[in-house]
Amino acid sequence: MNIPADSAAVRRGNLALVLRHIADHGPCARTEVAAGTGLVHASVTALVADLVARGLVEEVGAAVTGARGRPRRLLRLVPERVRTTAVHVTWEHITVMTAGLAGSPGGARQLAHHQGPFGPREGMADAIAAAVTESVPAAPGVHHGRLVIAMAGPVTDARADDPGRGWHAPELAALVADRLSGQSCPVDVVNDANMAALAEQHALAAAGDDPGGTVAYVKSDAGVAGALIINGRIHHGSYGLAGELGHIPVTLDGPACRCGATGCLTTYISTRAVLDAAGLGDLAAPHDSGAALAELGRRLQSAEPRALAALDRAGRALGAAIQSIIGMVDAERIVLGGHLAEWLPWLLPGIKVRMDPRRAAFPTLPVAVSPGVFGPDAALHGAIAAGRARILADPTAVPGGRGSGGASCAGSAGI
Amino acid sequence: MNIPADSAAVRRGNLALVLRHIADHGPCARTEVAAGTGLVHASVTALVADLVARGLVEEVGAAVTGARGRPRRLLRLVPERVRTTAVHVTWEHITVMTAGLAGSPGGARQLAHHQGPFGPREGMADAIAAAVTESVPAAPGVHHGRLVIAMAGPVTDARADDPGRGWHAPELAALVADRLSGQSCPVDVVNDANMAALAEQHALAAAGDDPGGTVAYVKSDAGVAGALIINGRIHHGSYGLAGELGHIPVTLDGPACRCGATGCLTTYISTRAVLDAAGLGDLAAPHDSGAALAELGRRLQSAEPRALAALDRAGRALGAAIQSIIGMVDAERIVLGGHLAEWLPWLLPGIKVRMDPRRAAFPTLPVAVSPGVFGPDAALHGAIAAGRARILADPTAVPGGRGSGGASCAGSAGI
DNA sequence: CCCATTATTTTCAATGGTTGAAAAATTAGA
DNA sequence: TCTAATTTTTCAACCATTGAAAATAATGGG
Repeated sequence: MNIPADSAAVRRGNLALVLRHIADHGPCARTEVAAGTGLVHASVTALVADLVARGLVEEVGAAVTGARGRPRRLLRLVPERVRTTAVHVTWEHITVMTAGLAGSPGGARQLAHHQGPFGPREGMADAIAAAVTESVPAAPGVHHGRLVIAMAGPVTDARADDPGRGWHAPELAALVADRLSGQSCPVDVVNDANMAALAEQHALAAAGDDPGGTVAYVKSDAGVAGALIINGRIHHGSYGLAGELGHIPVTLDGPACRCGATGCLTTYISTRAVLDAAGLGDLAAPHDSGAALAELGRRLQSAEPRALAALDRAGRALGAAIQSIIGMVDAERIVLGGHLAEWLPWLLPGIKVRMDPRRAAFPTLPVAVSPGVFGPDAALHGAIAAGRARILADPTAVPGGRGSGGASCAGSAGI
Repeated sequence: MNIPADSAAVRRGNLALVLRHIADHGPCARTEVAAGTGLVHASVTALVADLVARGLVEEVGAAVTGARGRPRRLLRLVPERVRTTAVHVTWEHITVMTAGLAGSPGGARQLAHHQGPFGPREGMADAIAAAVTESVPAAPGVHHGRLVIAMAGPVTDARADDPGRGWHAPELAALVADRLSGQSCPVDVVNDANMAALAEQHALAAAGDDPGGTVAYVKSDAGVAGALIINGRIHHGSYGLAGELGHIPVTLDGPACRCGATGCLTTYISTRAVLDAAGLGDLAAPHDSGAALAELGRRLQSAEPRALAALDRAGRALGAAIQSIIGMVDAERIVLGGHLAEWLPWLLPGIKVRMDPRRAAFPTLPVAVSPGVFGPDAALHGAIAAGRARILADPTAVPGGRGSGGASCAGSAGI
């Protein structure tokens, strides 16, 4: 910590502690909150009163236990008090999704945009703001928690020496925030693969399948990307480029990559590389490989040798990359997204070629490779989860209690 | 955070804030501490009084500024109040080093031990405790801050399902703590490569060369190992094996490794692999390759082709590994330790073969590869730094103030 | 030599937070 | 109706930071 702590910080932390307990453990009484958090009954009373004043928590009625004593009054999260808006910007579409704090987002609205993949910042900000204002109506009593914008492509952080590639998060966030005059709220600009990884990690945790402290995510659809989650938080790296493992080398003398190097992972597991290896490169149009992918799926089902060989080749490269991930960051769970999730049955033999020898050396290390459960909407779900986590981590951002009432509306970038 | 915050936590955090400022910015007055930390003058007065009561800070006299006004009374860290002891356990030796808080450790005392590399825990604990009690005399008024034991080999954390390999940190820490009856203090058991990385990162920061948030360390001497430092802290991974990158694959079809896989980094950059490739494998005795290494150094100086080729081969593999590190965790600084530091001039061409194409794609990313400044004592210096950081992060562990006075003496493992 | 000025440090009441014990509330069972 | 049991609230106490005022200790000028 670099800033001094005071009683307000204590209050903030304990409010978050109580709110998270209520969110995680369903409707529960104050006593259970006290037992679960380590706080004393008196403190829980005061903290819950604060959360109720902010509209984040409400009493749902008395529990009918049949036991003696004063009945416990159950507390519940008010899901619709705070609304998180997620935006996914791909090369061709802007998709908007909103959700309350309940964790079950509604449907997504998709709009076409005509900005280039790295087009002018102002044009992109216009398009995003228009999509948001169109899709998210203002409602009374609803606090707009956060607008999380997931970009397909590198997102760099607040550095003076911009690498020139990718989106400058603070800049784009500020541009969009300016254009949301009516419903101003904090704006985050993040990478979509990071958000997809977050979604998958939350899904694993929600399913009771503890993903552990370090989770790696690899996906291949429009491009190859990945993300690293360490202790439940995304690892950004020095330039916000962590997890961009499309161009990690998996062999010393491999095919030439468009990036100039050789043997990049992209040259093995990208959609184009797999289609080419399967002899289906001709079927894929520049921006629509749907037909070719469908044909690949059919040939895999019918065990066509060339299709199988293409996925074996990809699997071996992916296995090497996974082995690097495990050795480097000691992840105990690798989640595959995009087409890799669909292809997993055919990739696994190739992956095992790499992983089994290591497993023989460290027999009891339970590293699991699993397919992601989300489809193309993974990034949206992850962005919703990120916004929700922000509110749960600092309830004082919602007005109504004694503390500060949601003032900061500037764009920020750190999730 | 999972435990509630109270006024004691506020006090702890602000004490650490003040102490760190005094430690980092040399002798300075209370006003400067207030300006640097964001605390108010009144708070600084109270906090400094607490630190003085604990013996961690003292007034060094008035500053002779010649300016008008009440003269500032300079505060200084008391270096000898807290003593950190570091132990490095290699396959053959136990080395002990102690240091105060000043940052300039004294000489190291080395003892031979006759435990196997993964010998019985009790025997190793006996040897370590004996070395410590022999090397570190008790002194009045000196608080033993922490005993940090850096083990050459994998160190696993508190998990029920022990992988069987490596040292179980809590167990060994408890065993050693039990044997230090006279001078009980908290014991940490950590991996030596992690500590070496920490030492190098501290050295870079101390030299004014900001290493950034993510630093990777790779070394090769008795074995190939590495470490990852994220935001100044060691990344352990799910099983405490992060950074063990001796067995990450750098190519799809490489030489067979003793671990059972093929193409591991070890098969390219280990001391034995380099000596073999240079045609010097016969000179190396099983446990002493000193003569062979000296001969390799001579041949490199005289540009003997086979020696140069061996290091080019190693450099290319190392470049691929570095490229993987950069792509995966986005480190902006790679530090090479062990023999790699000595060999760097001859490794660099091979490394550049891998890194330059990527640099062409991301021209302004300033990723630096640099040799470590520490020799074999790197782990000891890092362990000292880790112990020092612990005290600076929680001064209430030192008795004397109002808060708790250094009670917990059990073994722990998390650095 | 004395006094105004200036800058640092300390003191002190006020505020806000958690805590522990006691009191109040509310129901089941005798 | 009364007692026991359990949850919730109230209240005095304590501790930490804060802001303003007071104390401290030098310099520079008359």
